[in-house]
Amino acid sequence: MKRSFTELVYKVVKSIPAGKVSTYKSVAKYAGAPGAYRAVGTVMRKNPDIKNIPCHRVVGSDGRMHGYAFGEGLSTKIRKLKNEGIVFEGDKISLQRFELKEM
DNA sequence: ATTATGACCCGAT
DNA sequence: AATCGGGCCATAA
Repeated sequence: MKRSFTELVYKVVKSIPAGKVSTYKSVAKYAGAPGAYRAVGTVMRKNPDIKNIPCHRVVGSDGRMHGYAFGEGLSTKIRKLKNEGIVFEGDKISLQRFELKEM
């Protein structure tokens, strides 16, 4: 496969450990395209293998959920995150506590 | 090549 | 604090 923005994004997302999350914006930055956070969402939606790409660990910059293309959507995403130890405060989570800052 | 779309984000109201 | 509008970027058609 040809090296592409998409591949880089998947690679970054795969590196997010359980119990931690990252934002679309941050992922874009790590993928080398600081301003392509919008595209990151597009890529996530077309996630080819949910088995190896933990796309549920990617949330909005304000710690809020945006979408999830598998299972029952956001419900499934939230369930998975909680299952990994993420704590929800209402409909959002604390990026202060769970956002992955380093790779 | 052009147009439309979306799991985004930020500044202004 | 909540809502609105505009801008951004890679893909799909």
